[in-house]
Amino acid sequence: MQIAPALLLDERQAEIRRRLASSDRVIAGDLALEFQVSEDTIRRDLRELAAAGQCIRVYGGALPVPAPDLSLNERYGIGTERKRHLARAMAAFAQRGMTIFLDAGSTNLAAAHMLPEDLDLTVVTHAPHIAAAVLDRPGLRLFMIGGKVDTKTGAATGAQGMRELEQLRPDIAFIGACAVSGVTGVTAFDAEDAEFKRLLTRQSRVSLVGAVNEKIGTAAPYPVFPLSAFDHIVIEKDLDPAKRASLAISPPVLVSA
Amino acid sequence: MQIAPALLLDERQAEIRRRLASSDRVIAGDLALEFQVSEDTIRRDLRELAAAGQCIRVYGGALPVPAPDLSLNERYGIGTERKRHLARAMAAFAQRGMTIFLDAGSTNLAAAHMLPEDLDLTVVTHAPHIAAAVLDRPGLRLFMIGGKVDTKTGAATGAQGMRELEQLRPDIAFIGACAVSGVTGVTAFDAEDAEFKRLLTRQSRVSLVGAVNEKIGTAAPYPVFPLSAFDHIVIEKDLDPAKRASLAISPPVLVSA
DNA sequence: TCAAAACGTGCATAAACGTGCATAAACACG
DNA sequence: CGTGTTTATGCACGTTTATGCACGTTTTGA
Repeated sequence: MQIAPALLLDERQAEIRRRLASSDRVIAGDLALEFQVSEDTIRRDLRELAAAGQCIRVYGGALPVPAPDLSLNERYGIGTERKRHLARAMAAFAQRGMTIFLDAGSTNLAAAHMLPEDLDLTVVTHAPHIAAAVLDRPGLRLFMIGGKVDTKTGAATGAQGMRELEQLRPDIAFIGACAVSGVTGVTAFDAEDAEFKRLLTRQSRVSLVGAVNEKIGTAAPYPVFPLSAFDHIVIEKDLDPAKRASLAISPPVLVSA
Repeated sequence: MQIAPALLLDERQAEIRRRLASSDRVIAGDLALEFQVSEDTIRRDLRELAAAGQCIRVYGGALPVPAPDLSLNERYGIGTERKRHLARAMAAFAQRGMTIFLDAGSTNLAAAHMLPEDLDLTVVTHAPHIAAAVLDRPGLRLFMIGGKVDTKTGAATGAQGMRELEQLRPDIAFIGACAVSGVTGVTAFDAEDAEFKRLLTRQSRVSLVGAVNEKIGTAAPYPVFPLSAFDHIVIEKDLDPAKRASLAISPPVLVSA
């Protein structure tokens, strides 16, 4: 071990994150050489960053997480079979006449396709992709929250959107979780987005978080609320038992078929 | 093996995918030369991409997957070739730094796809379908007008939308015309929609109406403004001369290529 | 029909990888 | 201060992965 490790662990990881943001890739060997540490250490760093969703691990180094690349799955809207199952379980919470807020995210986009059209529902959203999907369902009423739309989250999370949300009290909100963990609770990749989700949770009579397996046990930089703050957590049936236990959840958990 | 592999595997495959999207084929030998790897490696890449349905393997290289079927195209508003031409002519009005309002309608949806991404443009719209299209264009900023979304028009034309529009002064507005005639001017199928278009025309520094041939010489129940109220009318080149004369237009007419 | 080009497969190799373990610094507590 | 614990790191080991090469097969086009 070096007597003077030029950079502390967090500094090193922060620097790696910075490089991933500016350049297109990072190579393990180069970083090891530059930071004067072994490649093992760099690999550990990259593994941790990847686990936190901060980069994508590839052979030889790591790539930045493709930020706005969600458009492909969203474009075809339907989502995976698993996501549809989860969305169906979430949609089962809809009752006649309700006003339902759909937060941004691919899971909620799938939910937009699953909401029944014969229950006189009103859907509120601040995400154009979801609004467009709702418009294609003739039986649903749509109310759009406006404002500056953030490209990363694909939703109007700014001041105007928050102001408009304050005028509403949805019967139920489907909160989109970027990451879910028993320790950190629900977390988001964007500060404004996290703040919006907090307000949304407070404004709604009932709050519901749906999360596919991949999101369980992961964390993102910006905390929304601990799990206990939500009324329902909907997860997939075949979630790893260890992970499921790790949630240590107080709110009721619904397991999708 | 190279001591310094210029590109990581994933980058290489991503680049191949990019080329398949822009050009209409890739050649194994060329790629090998360019990426400084053996043809075997390229062939392996192409095989993997083909297995993932990302390309079609052919002798000598690979082809992009055939264009998604028509229903998808319509869904995402690529529109017909003619409509794209018209939209391109409209998009040519965009200048660096402008704020552009896109009214609802399929022609403006096509315009959303045609706006250049390198001009620092801000797009404002009250139509979720158009907003979703703009979100898929990384170079465009998006501002969403909210409110109750009317199912028929697919846009927020109500009181709240109007109120939000009053706070804006777009540099140029692309007005969607349901029908255009020299006698009745621009007309719409919906009263609220017509009122919104009137306000939009007044609020904008420059107003532009684009209309495909089918709409010329027709009328809808609710008048917006006579043609003289608009700054530009964009029509197709091959419009019937009689119809074109019938417009008796005062504003400049641009004919799309 | 025939030769050249492209192809697939099996194999070899070196780089990159993960895991388990050892060490030493940092820390937490009494 | 001492002692046990945690943490970050490096090293050794076996495994996996990406790649190039050799060799036989298939496709293409003249």
